[in-house]
Amino acid sequence: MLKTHTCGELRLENAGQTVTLAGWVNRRRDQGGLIFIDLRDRWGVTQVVIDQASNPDAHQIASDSRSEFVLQVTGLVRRRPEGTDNPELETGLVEVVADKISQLNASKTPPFYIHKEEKIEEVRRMEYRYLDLRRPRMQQNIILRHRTMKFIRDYLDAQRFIEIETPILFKTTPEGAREFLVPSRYHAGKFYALAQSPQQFKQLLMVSGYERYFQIARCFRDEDLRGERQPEFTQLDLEMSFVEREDVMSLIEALMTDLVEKVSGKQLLFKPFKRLTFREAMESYGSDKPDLRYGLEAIDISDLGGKCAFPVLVSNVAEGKPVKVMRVPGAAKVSGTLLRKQAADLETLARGAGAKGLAYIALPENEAEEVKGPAAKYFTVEQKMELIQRTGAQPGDLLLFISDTRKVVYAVTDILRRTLAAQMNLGDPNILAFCWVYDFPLVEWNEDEKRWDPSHHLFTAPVWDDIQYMDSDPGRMRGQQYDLACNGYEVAGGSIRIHKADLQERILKLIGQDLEHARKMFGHLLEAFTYGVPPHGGIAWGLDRLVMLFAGEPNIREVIAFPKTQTGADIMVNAPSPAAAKQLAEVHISVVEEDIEDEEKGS
RNA sequence: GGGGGUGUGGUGUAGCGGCCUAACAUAUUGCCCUGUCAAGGCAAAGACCGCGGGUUCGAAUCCCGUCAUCCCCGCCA
Repeated sequence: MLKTHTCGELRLENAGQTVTLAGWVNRRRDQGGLIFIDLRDRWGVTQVVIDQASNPDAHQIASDSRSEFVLQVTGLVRRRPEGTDNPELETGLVEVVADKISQLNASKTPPFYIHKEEKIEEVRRMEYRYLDLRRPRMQQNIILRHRTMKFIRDYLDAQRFIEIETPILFKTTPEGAREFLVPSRYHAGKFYALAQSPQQFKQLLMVSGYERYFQIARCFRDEDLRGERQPEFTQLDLEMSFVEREDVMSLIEALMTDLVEKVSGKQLLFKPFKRLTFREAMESYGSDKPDLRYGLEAIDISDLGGKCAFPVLVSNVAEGKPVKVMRVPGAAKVSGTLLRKQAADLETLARGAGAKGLAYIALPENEAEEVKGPAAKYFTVEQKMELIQRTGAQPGDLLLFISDTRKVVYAVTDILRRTLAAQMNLGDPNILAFCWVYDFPLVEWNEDEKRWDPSHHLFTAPVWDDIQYMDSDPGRMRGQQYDLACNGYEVAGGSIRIHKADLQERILKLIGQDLEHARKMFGHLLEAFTYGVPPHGGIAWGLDRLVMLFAGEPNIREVIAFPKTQTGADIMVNAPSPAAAKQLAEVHISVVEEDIEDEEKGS
């Protein structure tokens, strides 16, 4: 080894030892005859001091060294002189007096700071990702990701799970996300698809009797990207046999609780995790992945709405549309002009989500004053009292009225909650509010295609008692599905699967799959189901999102070592790139000329 | 597929029709400096303002197009 210690571990008790450190020049402070070098590796920073008078050779090398040079330093650890301690550094009580310095490598001036936290344009960071990853913040994120995965593996191993790899080169499936295609060289005109998830294989592993499988699996989806979505991402994929919904949920909850408490450094808001039915989540929060770190619930006041004098509300209620009110704490504690402007902004937002307007009542800070707002005059004093009582409103609060079709009410509730929470800074990033959402509808009516679509995926089992509605009222069937939401993100989702071929065929038929076609696509699975399948179920976590929340980062690129841009490009290696004609010929591909992008464009 | 933001020395920003011969900070280079740790002092170098076109007497600034990137909607079983 070229080092005896890391740059983060020397303490007072090491004083007197001769050590060898190796790392990067974090900073150099040249005072002429005396040079200080902060030597950095991923464990920390240690100050090296070089005295020209006592060691001219080392001084010369130190003098020639620049930021990010790679040095090896041998010297004596000593307590720093009185008054020169640096409490900012973990190693700040000691320093290494250089006896010998070797320049293991020089470095060009880096394109951005390694040692200083500063916003750098993401393009630049991606272009020099290997330098970006040298920055402490990124190193912490990557280490946190490793610790998360290590913890999961150890935990599941102790629970008698085994990790099994499944193919990445899979085949196209008709349902689901757009896939990346891989042409076959042996089979002209045929293609593999990169696996969107190990879903089918993990179910087959249950058929094979492994009972407890997991995998930290790379998945691929060729859909448009977002801050929380990458074309390749990582799932913790897990499947268990002979279980019911509750078994999977409690195992996952125990694992997640332990993981959060031992690895993330974050605080759990709910222990045990909150549980909401899909319907409850939508009614109160307008989302199936609500952020529960704050209130801002939509409270149903349809009965009051029907009785008040507000014509729109009255007619909405008559048409069976709900009336909801959302209490925004303290939002009315501003001047009348500002309040009107803010309310107008919120109304614009609501309109964007499909609403026709957004009425409000502002409760004055001084209780003697009249309530304000365009909706105020339509409610009697008793009705206002009732509103205040039901919402728990305080002086200075703002009450927003949301009324439309359920779909619109949900959308407006969601967007208002997200926007207000962001504006009012309600989401404490140190708190993780995990919440199970369950009892999703099994299928949803697709108006465009005039057919039923699975709301999770087509292997999800219906709640057994709901199978009776299969033919009469499919929309009434609930799926044995469970999602785990956290701080407004979906971090995991799973279900108990169908384990009988006949039921699977009925579902395929229901969702409009031509049975012959379905047999072609899923024949292997249906066939497997005839050889004794255990009841089984599982879950898949979005590991990137979870680590993102643990790290307190705003997007998953910050916790992925080599991520891609929003157009799926890797700026560092310059992928994707054209393929040579010979390569294309081998895989029986010809590229249509007009589709080729002009290589000269841009830079 | 659609909407929006951003693009100015290496980096981060300012400038938003003429005062721009483009400012500031930092980094870089040179010199000085033996207790610094955001080291300090002095000096120097460094930008055809993403690219192309247009409007104008005059464009970093306004308009159109284009490229890149970020955010959002659609999409993501």
